[in-house]
Amino acid sequence: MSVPQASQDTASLVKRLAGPSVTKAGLAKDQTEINRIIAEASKGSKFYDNEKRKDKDLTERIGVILKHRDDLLRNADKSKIERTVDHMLTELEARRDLSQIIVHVDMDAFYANVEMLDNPDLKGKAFGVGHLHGVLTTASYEARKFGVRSGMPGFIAKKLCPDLIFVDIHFKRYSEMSAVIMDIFKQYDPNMYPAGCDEGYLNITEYCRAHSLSADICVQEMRARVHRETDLTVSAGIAPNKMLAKICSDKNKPNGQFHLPFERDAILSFMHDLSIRKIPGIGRVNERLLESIGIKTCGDIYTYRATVYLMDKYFGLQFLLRTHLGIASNNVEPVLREERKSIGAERTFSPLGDKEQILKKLEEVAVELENDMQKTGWAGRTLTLKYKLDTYQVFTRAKSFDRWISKKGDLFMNGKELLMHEWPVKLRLIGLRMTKLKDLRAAEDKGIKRFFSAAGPSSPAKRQKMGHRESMEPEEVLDVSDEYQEDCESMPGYEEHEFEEAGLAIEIPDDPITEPGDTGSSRPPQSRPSKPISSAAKPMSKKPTSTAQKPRSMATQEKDEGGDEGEGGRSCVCPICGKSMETDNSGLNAHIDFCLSRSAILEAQVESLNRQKERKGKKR
DNA sequence: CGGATCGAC
DNA sequence: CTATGTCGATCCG
Repeated sequence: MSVPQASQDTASLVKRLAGPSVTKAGLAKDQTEINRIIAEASKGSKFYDNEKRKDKDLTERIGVILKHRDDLLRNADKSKIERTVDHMLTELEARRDLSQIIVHVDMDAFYANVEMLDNPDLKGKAFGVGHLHGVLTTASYEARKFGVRSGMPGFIAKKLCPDLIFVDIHFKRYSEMSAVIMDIFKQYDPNMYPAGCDEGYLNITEYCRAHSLSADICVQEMRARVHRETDLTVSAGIAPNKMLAKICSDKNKPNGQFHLPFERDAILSFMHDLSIRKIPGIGRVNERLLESIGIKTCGDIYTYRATVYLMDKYFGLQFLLRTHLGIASNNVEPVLREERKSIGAERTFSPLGDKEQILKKLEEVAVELENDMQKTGWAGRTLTLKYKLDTYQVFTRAKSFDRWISKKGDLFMNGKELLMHEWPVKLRLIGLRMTKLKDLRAAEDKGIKRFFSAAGPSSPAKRQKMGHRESMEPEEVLDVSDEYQEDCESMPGYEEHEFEEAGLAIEIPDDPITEPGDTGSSRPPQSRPSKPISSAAKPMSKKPTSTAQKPRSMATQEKDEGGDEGEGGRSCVCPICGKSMETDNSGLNAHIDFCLSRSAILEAQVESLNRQKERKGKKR
């Protein structure tokens, strides 16, 4: 039975309004009082209304999930399930790896402390980096005592802390500092993984061995060096995997370090009382979803293991079991340039309804994106328009091309086309993003032929990245062969050619379950909303872009179908799977829809399979 | 694939 | 008055 009391609803809303980073380190005196002030300042705004709507949707989602849970539990043999889960836990436990020393380093209030370096008058003051009318990127520790947080709008922060000082952002300065500290970290692990400009993961196993150092001394030394060379402080967590190290770096923040014993029992008791919200990947939404089935701490995962087992598709059984045991990946390596997936730009402005003005914003964004792509050497094949209504609802619309795009004109024209399908709209944000990228800088090696020439496995030069076609002269990028264009436009399964090109066999298993056992198999929970779109969505645009959803060949087919066709059943052939059937128009359409989604899913699986192969090939 | 959601910094 | 920007992952149809 759910408890949909009004008081509970507003409680979750008030918490939501407090922002996503309330869990972070900060000496909040009285969080409920802070939350009250925030809710008070928010009331009546469009932002507030939107948050209220999202909160309501989530509450409904939870209702559906709980009902599903009750149904499942009624018919389940709980003890049997628990035995099964216990067995899984034993297997996970048997593969626990405590051999690697992983460190998560995290600069303390990075932007704020850099600003303090450059303006010592700020020392001891409550200040935020950002504008009164924008959003704060960082808050000094003095400001955090008032409940001021990163990501908080300036005017709310001002309400919480009336004497708050607003300091301008100097991103270039932070980047320079970032480079300095990263260089220091790299001396302890040349293969470190920088996660943003103020933190990173290191595997110091080898360094400690080579220098006969304990992990504690090594990390102390490293932190002292950062402090000596930059005057900035850094906190660190030492643990056998990335998840634990990350949680530990928060323990003695600021300017401290925490070493979790590399022993099973110590790790289990550490996890037992740990709030589920501390787990990387679990944010506000999943915290609420898990709380609804009784899970607040990682210890609760075991208590409710039967429920978690039954609700696997909502929460991810493997992920939660591993989390309960404190098991996670200990693989530390940098993200390679060629692994980049997207590049984009977006801008917020005071709400606009005028077409000319909005198009001007779109053009600015297009210019920004062009410059960015030019500077970093990328072109892309799919353009996604993102827009946020003045109600704060966000939508995306995408369009793919048969060539690589990067020029302002292409970005703007196609962005405009996507936007005009939605007209009229009143917007507060507009953005463009390119995906399906091509790395223009990987075009070094000559002597490589065009796609369709029967090339062997492509250049072994760069560390294998087979999903992308390598090496074309930049000039060639926009001049794509005719065969290829045809393929892209008319064949639903055209991607297969890419894979053949790369020398990969296409094998889709009958039962394509993602292979467990491998250490990377688990994922944070990712539950689906029960309702895709809220009822009061957007003020009715023209069409829901019906034909644009499907490949052109499909649209054509549909048209042909609709044209001359009686209602009675007759023999027809599905254009997707080739199956023939006796059905009427709507029956065929239903089958086509099924087939389309099925082929989309298969495509996704091919891509994912492809990615797996890439990963295997990449491992040194 | 396109669209929506969630999460991290 | 006033609520970011950029990216990756995942799920669904």
